Amino acid sequence: MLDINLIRDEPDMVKKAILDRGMDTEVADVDGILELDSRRRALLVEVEELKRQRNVAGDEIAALKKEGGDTGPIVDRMREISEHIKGMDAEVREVEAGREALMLDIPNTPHESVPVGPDETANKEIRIWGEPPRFTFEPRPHWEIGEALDILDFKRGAKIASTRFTLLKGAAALMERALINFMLDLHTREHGYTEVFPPILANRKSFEGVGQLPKFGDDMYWCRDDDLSLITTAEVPVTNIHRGEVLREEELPRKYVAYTPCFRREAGSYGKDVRGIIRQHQFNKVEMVKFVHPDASFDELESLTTNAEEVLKRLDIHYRVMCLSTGDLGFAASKCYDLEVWMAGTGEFKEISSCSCFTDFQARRANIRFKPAGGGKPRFVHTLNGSGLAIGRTVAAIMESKQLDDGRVVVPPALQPYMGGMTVIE
RNA sequence: GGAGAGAUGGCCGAGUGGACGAAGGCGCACGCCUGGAGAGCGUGUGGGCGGCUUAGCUCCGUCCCGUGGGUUCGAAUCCCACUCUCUCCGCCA
Repeated sequence: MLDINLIRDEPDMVKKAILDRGMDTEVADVDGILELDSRRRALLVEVEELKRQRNVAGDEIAALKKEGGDTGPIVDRMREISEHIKGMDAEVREVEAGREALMLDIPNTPHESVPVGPDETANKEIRIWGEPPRFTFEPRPHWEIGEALDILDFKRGAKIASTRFTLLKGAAALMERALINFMLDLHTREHGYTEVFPPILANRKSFEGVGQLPKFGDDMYWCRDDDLSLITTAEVPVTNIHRGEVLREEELPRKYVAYTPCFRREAGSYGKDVRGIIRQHQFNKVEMVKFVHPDASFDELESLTTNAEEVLKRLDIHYRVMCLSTGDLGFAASKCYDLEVWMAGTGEFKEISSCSCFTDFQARRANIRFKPAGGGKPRFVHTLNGSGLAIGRTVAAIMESKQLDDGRVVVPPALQPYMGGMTVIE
């Protein structure tokens, strides 16, 4: 959620940000907000004056009673005023709710360094690392390799659950587990993150806090009886660790890393990535989340991205870093880098990590603040998160990049200690 | 799942429907005292919204005692619902 003061003071800037994102200002209704906002303030002035009168009268009544005076007339008058207040309070609530509802549709404003463009075609390549592996044979996609090695079982995954669920067997299951441990170790031991293992179900407030609700409700698996949903990403529970809290400035930045399974209905992506393990309803992910000082947030985005990249470097997999354009940027993000990994089997780059800076957009919604060390009012922290990395896609990338002509797959050296010394999957 | 107890400021803890943003204590900050520290004394010590003014964060108003409703001229206090915590019983990896 944006700061209402920003919308009041610089409505044109906010509107431009909406248009740059390719959104409609009918949907993101800045003028509507301004109108409701000024109505709200006018009502407040009026009703607060009435409340003041009520408070004064309260004292008078108390004093009169003590002296045994007649409170009848003043009580009658206040009865009327109280009725009036009740009505106006309801009106204020209504106007306020309307304003809030509209404000939830206003996206974050992109950082000035974000390329302006309509969609992903305007994304800008920031850097590229390594080179695509060269093969003396026609490289195969991971689903063919995995089925041939009998380590990816799509049929049985579908039998147990449904399509987009895969049964991992043997070396694939082991590699999945190894990657989780490898990434957690890297980020905790070398990058200074604190490991957490959060609840995998979260409540409505937690989803609202990070901006997943109301927008992405269709993509979530709800447990209706309990009003809980399976998490779509660890961002949800981890960012909400500090919901409603006031941190001390000295505690910033706070850096967490979590492994969790993630669950997405993938509504509306029928026909996309139907083969393989790229797009699953259930997948594993190691996620980094930071709570930082507002002055540091964009530097923190750079280091967060670097932390995610380090995983791919150590696995020796070719990738590039893209800065998302305004048209491709997530609703709550001010700036976002995607790490795209080279899928040797299909010859394309595939998103494997998304590192975003949300400025105070999430913190305002989730009410996460810090107390300035020098005193003064609490301020909103800035939040960031990034995958470090998506596990299943990493498995797929390794299988495709490290495949041999005989169908075997070489285990990257960094991963071998985590796989009991296994060097080749065969 | 059953029975009970509870939720008040950074923490502990009091609070007969009008004196309560809230006693008292602890903590913290500043000042006095001290060679220095401690003790002692004094002062201060939450947040949201709005207004004024315009940038002073001083002033004024309003709201906040788990959350949301209700009763009342007036609610921390009475009523209802919900959430959470604790204890006991049952079940369970």
